[in-house]
Amino acid sequence: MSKIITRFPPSPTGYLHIGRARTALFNYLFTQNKKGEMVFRIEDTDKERSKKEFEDIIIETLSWLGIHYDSGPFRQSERTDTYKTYLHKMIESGHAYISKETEGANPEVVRFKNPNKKIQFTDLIRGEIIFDTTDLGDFIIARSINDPLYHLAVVVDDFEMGITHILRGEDGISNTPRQILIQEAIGAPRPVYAHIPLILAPDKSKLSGRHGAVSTTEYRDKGYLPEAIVNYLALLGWNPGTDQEIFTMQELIEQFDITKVQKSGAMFNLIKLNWVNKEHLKKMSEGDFRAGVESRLPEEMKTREKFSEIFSKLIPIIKERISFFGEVDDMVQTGELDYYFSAPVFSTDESKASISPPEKMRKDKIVTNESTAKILEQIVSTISSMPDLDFSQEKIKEALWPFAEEQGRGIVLWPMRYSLSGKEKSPDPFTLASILGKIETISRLKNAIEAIL
RNA sequence: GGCCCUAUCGUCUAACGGUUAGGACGGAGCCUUCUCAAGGCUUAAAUCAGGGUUCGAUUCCCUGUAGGGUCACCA
Repeated sequence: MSKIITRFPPSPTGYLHIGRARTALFNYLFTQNKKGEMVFRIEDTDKERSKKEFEDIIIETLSWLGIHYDSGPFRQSERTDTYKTYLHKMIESGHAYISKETEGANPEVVRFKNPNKKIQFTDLIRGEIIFDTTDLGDFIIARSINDPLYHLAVVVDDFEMGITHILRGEDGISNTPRQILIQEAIGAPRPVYAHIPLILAPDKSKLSGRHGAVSTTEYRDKGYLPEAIVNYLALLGWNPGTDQEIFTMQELIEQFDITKVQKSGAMFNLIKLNWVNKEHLKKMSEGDFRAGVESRLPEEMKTREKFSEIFSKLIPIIKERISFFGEVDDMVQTGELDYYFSAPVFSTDESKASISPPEKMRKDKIVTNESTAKILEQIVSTISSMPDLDFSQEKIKEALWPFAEEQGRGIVLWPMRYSLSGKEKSPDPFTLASILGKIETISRLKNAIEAIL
């Protein structure tokens, strides 16, 4: 069996669309699984819309995703001589002809002499597909003898580059008969086709710009992990037939089977992507996770006193709260991290009142500012007697738990937590205290006592 | 509209022609130290419709319906 050669041929007219990223991924997985090679080709025959900067971004994005190619990039814009040769041959052999036009930009174009036959081909995913090419007419394959169009360029390149398998989006199905016709005209062997279903937007139409983030770089910028994007994209339209959902690239390569790819389109679901990303976050090394979070923090925060000490203790808390690094931005914006670095200020009556536990936690107890202050004083005295070196979440809990049980958990835990954080939602008070340290904890508790009296 | 593709829980999907139609995400409920998060347990939720073929259709065939793709001197 000869070597499998695939290709990924984007046109550099925009960022790498998430759907094209998946097509690239499927090509990569298929190729690696079969120990073949993948050709990377830039389809820039449209000089108007093609831009070098987009080419660079596409290359960079593929690399970020971990999708590697074995040869290229080849640019169609640099291969016009080759296309010209084929064009001449086709005209000589009667497979194409120069046609005078009354409409369009060019007065003379090259048209393909359509034999008007039925074309049947096998699709690895869909089975037999048959078209009557009569409907196509004598379609145009070049603007002029020097200026080839997509279909001609693709077929010539795929032939010359020895492409054996073409895996592309489902929107390429209707291009296939026309390309097969050209293949037959130039004597090229027919590659094996597999048309991958489209990625759908929530309204079930083809995913496009108006549906939000479609460029792969947007996900990178939001702090999604490339391995999670790859994992999620692979699952969109394919699965190994087992219950496994979290994969490394290597596992995907080993298990990928193009014939098990779904026939119907798959809706892009951000919620599930978030879950997949979180699963990959859990698998990250401590150091990598730390760096990922830190890159999202404002410089101002990093210059705070005892930043790295506190930040280190914050890592597990942040880890269980985010699905992707971009959510750290939200934590920063909503002030969810501020209270670790600076004490809450209880200046208004409202914030003072919030130190006392809410009604529903009081059970039958009457709670007043004075009684809450007493509770807080008791906490201060218990904590004060603890050895400095043992100020861990477990030890603090151990020391205070009997008191909390005795008084009613909410009666003790709420004011303690609120005094330390100034927030109605936060990690538990023992964790908070252990992060802040003994001195700061006592200081904040005393501050709260003062505020409510 | 022509041509082509497709059709299982809300979503992603599993099921040699024989299963109580399975899993995951999300939802709901409960539990787990006060709140939040995380975690655990439980639960609701689907074979587009109608005809065939068959002892037996999610599965095979036909029709309908619905959705999508494509119909450029774009790729």
